[in-house]
This record gives sequence, structure tokens and C-alpha cells, in this order.
Amino acid sequence: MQPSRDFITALVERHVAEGRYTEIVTRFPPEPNGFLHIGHVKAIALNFGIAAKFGGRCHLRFDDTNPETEDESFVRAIQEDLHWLGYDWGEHLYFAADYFERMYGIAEELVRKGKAYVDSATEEEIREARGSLTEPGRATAYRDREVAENLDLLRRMRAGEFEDGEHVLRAKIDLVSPNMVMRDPVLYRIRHARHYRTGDEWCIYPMYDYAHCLGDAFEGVSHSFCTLEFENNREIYEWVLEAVGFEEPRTHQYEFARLNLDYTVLSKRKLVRLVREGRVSGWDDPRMPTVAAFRRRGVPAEALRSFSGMVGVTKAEARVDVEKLEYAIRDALNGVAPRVMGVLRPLRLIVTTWPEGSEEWLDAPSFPPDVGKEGSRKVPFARELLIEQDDFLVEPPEGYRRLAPGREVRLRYGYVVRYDSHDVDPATGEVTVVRVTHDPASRGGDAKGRPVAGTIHWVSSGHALPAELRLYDRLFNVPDPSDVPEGTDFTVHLNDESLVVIGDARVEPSLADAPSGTRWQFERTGYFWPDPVDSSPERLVLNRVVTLRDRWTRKEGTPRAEKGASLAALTPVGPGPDRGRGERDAARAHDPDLASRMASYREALGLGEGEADLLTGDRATSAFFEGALEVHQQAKSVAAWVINELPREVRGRPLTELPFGPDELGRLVGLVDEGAVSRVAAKKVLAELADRGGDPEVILDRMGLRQVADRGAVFVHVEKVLSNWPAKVEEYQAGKRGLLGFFVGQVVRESGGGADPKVAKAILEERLG
RNA sequence: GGCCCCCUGGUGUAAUGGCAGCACAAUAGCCUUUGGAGCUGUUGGUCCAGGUUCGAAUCCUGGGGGGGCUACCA
Repeated sequence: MQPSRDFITALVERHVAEGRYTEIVTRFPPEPNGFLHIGHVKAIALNFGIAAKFGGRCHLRFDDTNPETEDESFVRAIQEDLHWLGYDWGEHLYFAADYFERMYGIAEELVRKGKAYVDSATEEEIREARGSLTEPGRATAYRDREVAENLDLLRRMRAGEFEDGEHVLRAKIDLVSPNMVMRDPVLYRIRHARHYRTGDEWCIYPMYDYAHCLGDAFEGVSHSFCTLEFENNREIYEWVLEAVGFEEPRTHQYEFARLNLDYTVLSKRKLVRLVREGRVSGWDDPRMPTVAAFRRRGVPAEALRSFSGMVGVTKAEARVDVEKLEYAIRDALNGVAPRVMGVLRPLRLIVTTWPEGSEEWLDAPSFPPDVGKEGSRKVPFARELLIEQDDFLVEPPEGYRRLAPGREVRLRYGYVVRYDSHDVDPATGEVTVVRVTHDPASRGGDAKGRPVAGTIHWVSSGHALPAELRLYDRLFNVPDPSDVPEGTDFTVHLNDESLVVIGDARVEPSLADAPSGTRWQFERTGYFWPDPVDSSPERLVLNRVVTLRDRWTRKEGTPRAEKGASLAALTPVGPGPDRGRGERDAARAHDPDLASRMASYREALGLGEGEADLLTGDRATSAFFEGALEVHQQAKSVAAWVINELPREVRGRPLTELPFGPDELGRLVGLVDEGAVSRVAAKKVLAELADRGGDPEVILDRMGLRQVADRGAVFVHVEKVLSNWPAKVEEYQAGKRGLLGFFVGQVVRESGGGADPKVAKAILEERLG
């Protein structure tokens, strides 16, 4: 079984196999203006993962081209997060700012080549002249300046002779491009701002579309991965590198879908707002989806990494269930977190049969048997205990397996106790104390074979440590917080109960001796660890990392969240000219020759309208079709091959630049029609033609793909296949008819590609009954 | 005259044109001194319509739906 690969791994694998690059180099390019979040982790895992998988390297490059928002503190925080996540870039730490001089030199070069100009229109004018999604842009008054003037202006821009916004450097590309990004994008802007890294050395700063691709190229990056919203920017990425003259093999950009997580926001803009407006305590507030927050909350780095592996890499915009993240966290913690007992909302439990003032230290294993780890601690048992308020109900619902009047329950690692009586506060109606008797024979929790309703956790009232517990829940009430009613914003969905602080919880005394950084599992409630900022030996403050899975309260009816929409998957390298019907109609309207061909294809050749339409959308296609038709006069089948099979192999190349011509296609189709080659085999031949060209018949013989339609010969293969797959045969005969295709495929493979699948199928049907 | 990208169970994803699989969630049971963990089973899917093909999730066409793009942000 092949391990399944995402489309990016498959792409790089292909490049490696082709020997396209001498080394695989990726990069993670954060802008130092915010903290890393779980969405970045996906990109980080991808970039570092690809580099590691193919023995290459991954750079860390700060994309610091905007002095107004960036800051050294973010540079440090990002590196700290990355290291904590477990990634290392060795000496490959780079800053876009360090390339400013080189980038500027290239800008002058572009000006000299006439590929860039200084535009002195205002920002407003430029925007207006750029047109809109439906209107073409037009030139401003400065587009056709002389090279010398442009150069002079650019130098003076750099020298600081102008105010912010007086001029910009623009690429001279295409003002009517359907891709807005290509309408003469701004390359440099004047900004008299102090840069955290270059200080006051510069007053002009490059834009992303100019700086990013150059940074990649300077560093010898082979694969530049970014998220889907940069799809339109790929064209400018290529334009700049070509204009500058970077030659293959060089970097190219590939896009994948960013991560979206249920019940949270992952846009930097929104996260900044939460911090600025004090909705959270900071970037590392444990409710935030940032790496720093997960770390503070107690989530192990491993959980974040394994989560990234679970979500996959595709081009489909998707929103991942938070349950998946929670699963990854529990999965990482289950095997390593020692079990302890802690009571969140204490209720007094008096063991009336236990002597006053007496205590007993019981042995409690730190892990259940299935975890398979040694170790235990002592827990004190006494007359007055504390249990969870939820674990005693005067009127228990059906299926309740805890303490209730008349019932017995096991105190974990302690004794089986039987209900005796309880008191109620007449004012509030709340239970204030429960009295039970214990069975001395059940010491350690051994119920001696009698059925006990359930097992509950507890602490000794006199020995327990007080602790503040911080219970975190999802920050938002809805799966997609950015989906908001008109006139409001995502903050309306903030969950008021995302943080519940329990000031007076009680935990077993062993917590005082635990090594720092320990994550515990509070049995039956969840995973906790000391808050790294606020906890101290004098005052325990514990964060709940994640709850335990809880089938009981789930059953009680918390409705599962409904899901939002989704989207989706793969990037071919070259853009395929996608012509729609409208475009083909337009082509024919402008070219009477095409129009008359469409008519004659239908009348003289007997093709259907759809076929005739597809073949006459442009001259190259119709010429190709006719060329093939000259060699093999079967319009129907030639048309089918040109329409259905040719495009896949062409992959966006102009038909005139193929390593084979209509002649070869015509002969190939002829061979198919005369039965010399099966369709499957012919497709292989076509692929070979598209790759390297050649003579169809020669390829056919070389690859041993001559059709074997002889019944006897195919029969032999059928027998072989049937005896190779006895289990499949049984399944088929038990009714799994879908397997027929599998057998046909096997027979064709067994024959080396030559067997006629029609014949094979017929024989198989007979043989299998 | 907008351009580009995407659509597989509830969710996230796999499947050289040949057995629609995996994970999370759900559900039933087993096991259990955690209503945890684990184990076993079950439910449920190729957006629609045509076409090509012995055979289509996959190729072609049309339609439907979702997303991105009109910063001197990245």
C-alpha cells in the first residue's frame, strides 16, 4: 500500500524524480507583526516537513517590509514559538530587510529595462485609474516617462527628497489585465518611518509582491508555499522573477488552503482586535488560538503537530472540527499525564463510621493498567471528605451511576460507601452535607464482587490543597464567528463563559510535590497544569488544558454543533486556457472561417453540435482535428480523441508546441479503430507522444502494447488473475459485482497492457458466472 | 466582456480511468476501581445533467454551489 500523500508532497516528489532541483528548499515567511497561531502551524509543518522529507532545508525568513506594523518583539516571540513547536532552521535565519539594497538595485534595473516607472499620481488617482473588477484600468499621466527621468526620480525617492505618497514605483505590465494584481502593481512606496531592523536607512520600502519572490529567489528556495488568497499573486511572482532574469530551475509558488477552526477566528486582524480591546488578557490568553496561548494553557507541542498531520493539505477551503484538536490533545496527554484527584465544586461527605481524628494514607497508582506505567502516590483518607456536587443527586435521573439516597458508590482507591443521610439548606434548597457509612473490607476500592453504582473521586477535607482552577471553553458560541448579522461584527459571538474561574477548588496533597511542568489528569474531569504565569507554590493556579471525553453529559443533550460550508484541492503548474462556450461563440463570430467549419463539421462530417462547437473554438484546435482527420477519416472517433483525451496530455501547452502533431494522433486513432491497440494502451502511447514525441507504431511495439484480442491468449491471463485473487473471486460471487472492473484491470495489467478489456470482460463474466 | 480557484459521509481527507478507504464525530456492544483509555460492530458520501469509455469520484461539456481578487498590507 502506498502511503497517501497530499498534493504538495506528490508535486515535490515528482520534481525530485525528474531531477528538477538539486536541493529542496522551502521557507516559512512570517511577518513580525503578530503571534503565530494554529493556522501557521499547518504552514510550518508543511514547509519544515517537506524539507525534512526530501533531505532539504527550510529557512525562517521574516517578511519585514512594512516598518509601520512590525516589531522586534514579534521576531523573538515567533522564534520562541517555532522552537517550542520543535522546528529548527539552523543558520538559515533571514530577513527581507537585509535584502533591501539588492532589491533596490534590481528596481533600478527594471527601470532601465523599461519594465517599471515612477508614478507621481496620488494614491487616490492610482486607485481610480486601476479600474474595477468589471472595468479596465487606464494609464495615469506618468506611465510613459523616459527611462532617465524614472531613474532620476527613483534615486531621489531613495535619497529622501520626497514626502510620503508623492511618488511610487510601479511595474509596467498591463492595465487591462483581468487579474487586478497585474494592473501595474506598486513595487515601492515612500514611507518615512523607522524600521525596527534597518532604522532610518531607508525611506522607501518594497511591497510584498516585489519583495517576497525576490527573497525566495535570493535564498535558492525551490518551492514557495502559501495560502489560497495569494493565487492571483502567482502571476506577478512569476512576472518579477522573469523580468529580473532568474532562470530555471528557480522558485515557483504553490498555494494550499489555510486552516479554519470551528469556534474561533484565525485572522490576524481579528486576533489583534481581541487583544487590543481587552476581550482576552493577551496574545497568550489560553483561550486564544495562538501557539503562545496553547503553550501557556498546557497543550503539548506534539498535539499541535499531530493535529496538523490530521487535517491534511489540499486546495479546498475547509473548517476543521475543534473536536479533532481536542482529540489530538487528549491523545498526547493520556499516556503521560499522571492521574490525581481534584474536586472542582466541593460537597462535604462525612463517613460516619470512620473514627474522628483518624487518617489513613492509601496507595493510589498514577496510571491505569492500560497505560502500562509504573508509579503511585499516597492519598489521605479521613472522616470528612469532599466530593463533587454533581456526584450526589437526591433524585437521580435514569442511568445515573453516582451517589444517591439508598445507594452505594466506590470512592476511588478508597472504600465503598453507602448513603446514610443528607442535609439541605432550607434557604437555597442545596445539599450541604451527605453522610455515608463505609465498608472496611473494601479498602482500596475492592467491592468484593458486589455491584456498585459507580466510582467517584474525592479528597480529604483536612488534607486537600486549595487551588484556583481556570476552566477554558471555546471563545465563540458559533462555528463560524465571522458569519454575522448585518451591522455587527464577530465579537457578538463571543462566549461569555469561555473562562470560568473556580477560586476554591480542592486538590489532593501530592500536587505539591510534583515536578514543575507536570500535566495531570484529574480523574473524571480533565487535564490540568499550573499556569506558568500566575501559579506559585503558595497559590496553585491550574489551567484546564482540555476536558476528558464525557459520554454521560453528552448524552444528557448538549447538541452537536452544526457545520458551516466548505470548499476544496490541486494546483497544476501551468495555467490551462479554459475556454467557455461564450468564448468559443465569440471566436466564431469574429472568424467566419471557424463559423463555417462548425457548420460543415455538423453537416458533412455528421458531428453533434457539442462536438462541432468544441472543435471550432479556435483555429489551432480545428486545424489539429482536421490534420488528424486527413490521416484517419473517422470524424467521430478522431473528434472524441481530440476533445476527450488530448487536453489531459496537452496540459495547457499550445497545440503547435507539442512534440507530436495531428498526423501522429490520426495514426494512433486509426490503430485503435482497426483493433491493433486497445484504448487504454493507446492512451499510454498518447502520453508518451505528449512527453517525448515519436512514431505511434514504434512506441506501441517498444512498449509491447499491441492488442491481444485473441480469446485464447486473454483466457490464459484471466485464469492467472483468478487464481491470484481467490478471496476477491469469492467476494464477487458473494455479490460484490463492483469487482469486475478490478478483475479487468488485473487482466490488462497481467498482459502487460495489451489485452483487449472487452474480450477480458466477456471471458471474466463467463468464468465468474 | 470580469478574472482565478474549489466541490467525496455530519466534519477533515484518500483512491496510476478498475474493490469508494481512513480519521474525528455519532451510534451499539465488550472491557473497565476514571461515564477516561482500549477493542469490536453499525449508520452515513462522490453537487446536478449530458458525453467519452468495456469501466468515470477521476477525462470532456453545460449547469449549480462556495471562496478569493478592485492596499502605497502581507
